[in-house]
Formats: sequence, C-alpha cells, structure tokens
Amino acid sequence: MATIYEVASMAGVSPSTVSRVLNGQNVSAEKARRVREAAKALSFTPSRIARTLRLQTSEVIALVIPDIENPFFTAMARGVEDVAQAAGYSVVLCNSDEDHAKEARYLDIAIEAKMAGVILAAAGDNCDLSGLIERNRPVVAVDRSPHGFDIDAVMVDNRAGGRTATAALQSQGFSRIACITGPRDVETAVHRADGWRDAARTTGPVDERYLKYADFRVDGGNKAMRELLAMPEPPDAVFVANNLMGVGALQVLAQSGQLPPALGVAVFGDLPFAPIAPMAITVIPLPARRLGVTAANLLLDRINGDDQPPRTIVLRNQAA
Amino acid sequence: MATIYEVASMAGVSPSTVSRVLNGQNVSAEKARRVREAAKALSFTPSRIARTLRLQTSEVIALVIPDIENPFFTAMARGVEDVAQAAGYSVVLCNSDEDHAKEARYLDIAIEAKMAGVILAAAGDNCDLSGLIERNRPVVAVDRSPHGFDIDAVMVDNRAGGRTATAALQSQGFSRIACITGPRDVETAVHRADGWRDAARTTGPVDERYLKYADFRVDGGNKAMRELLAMPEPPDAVFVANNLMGVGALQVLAQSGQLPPALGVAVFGDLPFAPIAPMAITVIPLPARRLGVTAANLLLDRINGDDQPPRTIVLRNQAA
DNA sequence: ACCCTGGCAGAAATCGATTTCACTCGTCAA
DNA sequence: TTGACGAGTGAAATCGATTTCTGCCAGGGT
Repeated sequence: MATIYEVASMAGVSPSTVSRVLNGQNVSAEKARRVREAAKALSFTPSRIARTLRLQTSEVIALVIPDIENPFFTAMARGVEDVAQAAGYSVVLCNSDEDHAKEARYLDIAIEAKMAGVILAAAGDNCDLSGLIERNRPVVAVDRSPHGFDIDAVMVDNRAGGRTATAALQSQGFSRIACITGPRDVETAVHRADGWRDAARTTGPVDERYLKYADFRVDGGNKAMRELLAMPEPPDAVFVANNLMGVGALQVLAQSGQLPPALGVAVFGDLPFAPIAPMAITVIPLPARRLGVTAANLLLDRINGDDQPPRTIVLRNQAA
Repeated sequence: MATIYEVASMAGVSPSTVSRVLNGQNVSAEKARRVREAAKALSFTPSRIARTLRLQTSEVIALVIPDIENPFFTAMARGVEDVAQAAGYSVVLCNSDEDHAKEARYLDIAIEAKMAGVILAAAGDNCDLSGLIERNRPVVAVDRSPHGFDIDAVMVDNRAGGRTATAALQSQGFSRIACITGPRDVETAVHRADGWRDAARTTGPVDERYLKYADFRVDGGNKAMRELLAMPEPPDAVFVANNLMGVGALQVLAQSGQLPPALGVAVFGDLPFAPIAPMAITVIPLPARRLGVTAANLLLDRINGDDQPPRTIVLRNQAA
C-alpha cells in the first residue's frame, strides 16, 4: 500500500507537495505532472483513515434504520444512497433492529468514526442525540422524529393517512373498524392511530378495544389480527398501520377465509411485492424512496454548512 | 472529545500507561484505578480512527450484497450481523446494486478503511479480489463465488435445487416447462438453469427457447414471463430461478388469469412475504439466514488466524 | 537600489492511539 | 555481594495525510 511519502520520494518532491497536488492547490505544472505520474505508477490511494484522523471528519454518512427486512426502509435506503453517492459520500447502513441499545451503539460509532452526518429512523421516541449534537454533527430524522431535539426531519402526514384509510373503509360500508398500529413509543404509530380515531369518531363513539398496539412486524400483525377475530364482537374491517403488519393480518384472514372484501382492510404503506390478485385492499402509498432522497439532501446541506433553523418537511402520501 | 492524553494527565500517569490499562496489560493496581476513574470522569472513548491508523486493522467487516431490496439478501445480512455483533465486530452493509463498478468501489473502501474482512455476494463471476488477497484480508464468498480466486465460500446446491423444482413440475403433469433464470455471468443463475436442463432432459430434448435470462429482479421476471406467454407455443409451466423474478412472473400470470395451477410455477427461494392464498406453487426454500451465519463464522475464523486451505460449504436447501 | 507582494515548496507539527525502547526497582539465586 | 530477571513506567517513534510555518525567489512599484 503506497503512502504519500513513497509517492513524494519517487516524484522527487516533499509529501506536502504531493498532498497539494491531490487537493488541487497551487503547484508548478512540472511537479504536478511528476507527482501524478508517480501516484499512478504506485497506484496510490490516500489512506482515508489517516485523512480522517487529521481532518476529524470523513465522507461517510450513517443511515440507521430499525428494520432492514422491511422493504419500506430499504427503499428509503436506496434513495439516501443514490443522493449520497452522487455527492461523493458513502453510506453505511446500520440496522438497529428496533433495539434502543443497538441504536445507541451505532450512534456512538458514527460519532467516533467521525462520520459527516447521520440519517436516523429512530427505534423509539426517546433516543439520545446529545452526543451528536454536542459534537456538531448534523442529524436528520426520517419517518420518525425523536422527542426533545430540535433537528431537521422528513416525515409523512401519518395522522391524515390514518384518517384517509379509515374513511375509505367507512365509505365502503364498514362500521366496526379496528386498528392495528405499532409500538406506543413510536410517534408514527400513535399518529396513525390518532388518524383512525379521528375518522372513527365521525360516526360515533370510538371503541378503544378495537385498537391494538403491535410491533410493526409480520408476526405482530398476525397476532393482533387473531386477537381481533377472537373478540366477542369482531370488527368488520381493519386499518393496519404499516406494510409488514398488513402482511401478517392478511395471512390470518386468508387462513380464516375472510379475505377482503369479506372483511375490509386498509393498509398504511405499500404492501411489499404486492403480489397476485389486485384485491379489494385500500393502500395508502408511502413515498419511501423520496423520503430517503429528501433526507439525504437535507443532510448534505447541513454538512455543507447550511445553518438555518431546523426544518420539518412533510411529504404528501400520494406522489402528486 | 476526551483524548488519551487528557486522561493521562488527569490520572497523573503517561499515555502509555492509560493505553496499557485499557488493553489489560500489567499496571499497578493503584494507577489502574486512577486511570479508570479519570476515563469515566471524562467519559473517554478511544478514537477508533487513531487506533485503526496505528494498528492497520479495525473491528469492522464489510458485507457486500447485490440487492438490498431483496429479502433473501437482507435475511442473510441479519445472519451475518448477529454473529458478527456477538463477536464484537460491526458490520457495514454495502449495496452494490448488481453493478460491478460500485462493487469494486466498496471493495476498495474495505481495503483502505482497513476492515477486518469482507463477505461478498458478488454481482458477477468476474470480480477482482486481488487487492484484498494481496493485503491478506480474508474474504468469504456467499451465494455466488467469483472465478479465479481460491477463497472460502458458502453456497447452496443450485443445480440440485433447479432439478428438484423442475421435477416437481413434471410430476404435477406439466411437460412444456420453461425456465427464467438470472444473468449469464452469475454462477447461481447458470447452475439453476443447468438443474432445469438436467430434469428437462429426462423427458425429451430440451427446448432452449424456453430458457430466458433475466436480471434477478421483479421487472426482469415480469418481462420474461410475458415473453414466454407470447410464444407461438407457450410453456405450460415455468421454473423461476429466484424469489423476486417469481413475484414478477406471478404478477403477469395474475393479470392474464393463468395463476397456478392453470400454469405450473416453481420458484427457487422463498417468496417474500408469501402472502395470502397458499397457492399451488412449488417453492424451493433457501436458508438465507443460515448462509449469513455460516459465512460470518468462516470469516471470523480467518480473522482469528485460521489458515487451513479454503473451504466451500454447501448448505442443504431444506433445513433438514 | 530597495521594499513589498505573491507564488511555490520543504520542514515540522498535528490528529490520537499503540508499542518499542530504555530505565528503575525489587527479588531471588548463585 | 553481585548478577540476572522481571514487573512497572515514561519518552519517543509510529501509523499517513494535512496544514501551518518559513524561507526562497521573481516581478513590480517607488
């Protein structure tokens, strides 16, 4: 692995000069040529590690997501990646697995690997960003925004989405509409349920027994749906607050022969690999990729020194 | 951000001593105590960057996969992650997007970030591992093994799987069985097609027009299936060589009203979020997570100095 | 003739941890 | 009593790039 010193001695100049050539500073044409030749001959690549140690920053951004197996987040990751790569940044993907401890670990790593910034889809509302903020590392929240920190965020309008989905079921003639949402400590989950409540209230009192908190995963949706069906007076429709739980719920309904339109189903977020039969399911599409793109652009702005007050960007659910 | 020097001066010792305390070398009990107290008081974390520069290695392994949106690879990633984390390594996930140039870039990054090793699901057979090998960084191939490099690999028996899948269709009474496989330059794609050919040959000459090379993605499967249906004498069944193309093919069949069992379908790899109706689809399950676990263990062995000749581990398709 | 400015380039400091080297003390065996 | 040995410690070198600090030299203004 060639170092800058070897290049320097081969080109007959000092390491400083090599560095200057590489970073496009004033160097005489002749020496610049010699340096470039030497660098090519030795197939020299500057050590990022040394560079990072000196500069105290690196061209890497961390993307921390709670579930790498959820296509929503991977689509978002693609968006982030595309923007970041185009700007010359690498993205490292960190899967917090909805686990606060793992998440905290990754945030620590981001700090101390001197990463340029972090895009965070938090595992819960309470996560400690103080380390990053103290060290002045930009953070952009995406999809979920942690409490108590005034940072940039890119969100969708969860409450409106929940309302729309529930209203769609109502207009299909369903009246006992249940809701399966995510964990209580995840803002998006609560807001989507609020939207459900908003819509439900328009036709009468809200029966809170029809609200199930689950875990945003297939199994959680599966279990919650089974519980709902086992109620003395089961719902005649269900609003499921994310894609994976939607899959879980549909599994149960398929088993029990109550697929839509027998039992109404509305899902927040695109069903992954939406297969087969275009069924009578209401889907509130989510601009996953666009969330990632927007967050990445926001972060890059911050990295480049933009210091206006934090913004929260709310994307429309429908690509207009 | 506290440094080792600040800790040293607070504890009234030299930086060397601090380092020794942290790395568990011989230090008198009294000084060790003072160092630990100072470290805690300053909430000191050693800089990985500086450490990596000095040691020329870091506790990070790279996992390079060709498609982050394919649940097969994300499941694999989970396996890798779990093993690596347990051993104290961080995993950075790199999405090569089936693009050889991106893949090469990530391999470069792995080299020069001094990562401890690489687990690679290659974008194609021809990929250049010489950089890693020259620098003695362990590499484990998973799912696909690059040509021309004698390295550890964890594979499934693709040919046998293709054979089994096709035979299953035959035994269901189908006779004109097509095959949709992946890119020509991806070993797994070719082997799965070979398996199809093996089985097809048992009942007569193989019609190569029934073999479509696609791209291992939903759209590719979609397009290939449409082409097959448009043939003068369309097949009466199809073996699809990966999960995403399976989804694509099924989309087409659903549209044209030829879902199984009207037209036989066998898929290599679990259908993602296998939804709804347990249809008459033959699925060859793939131990995705186990591939990751096995690869990670292999890699950790190498990192820890194991230098027996490279091994190739072939996992059974069925969890026995 | 003299000073100032600005471009160019090398020496050396810097980033923060690890490790070698060298030195001091004790302890123990000869 | 002396030499050997080992544990404990600090000073300094090291990893590789960037950057400040200096100094040199040429060109232009007075």
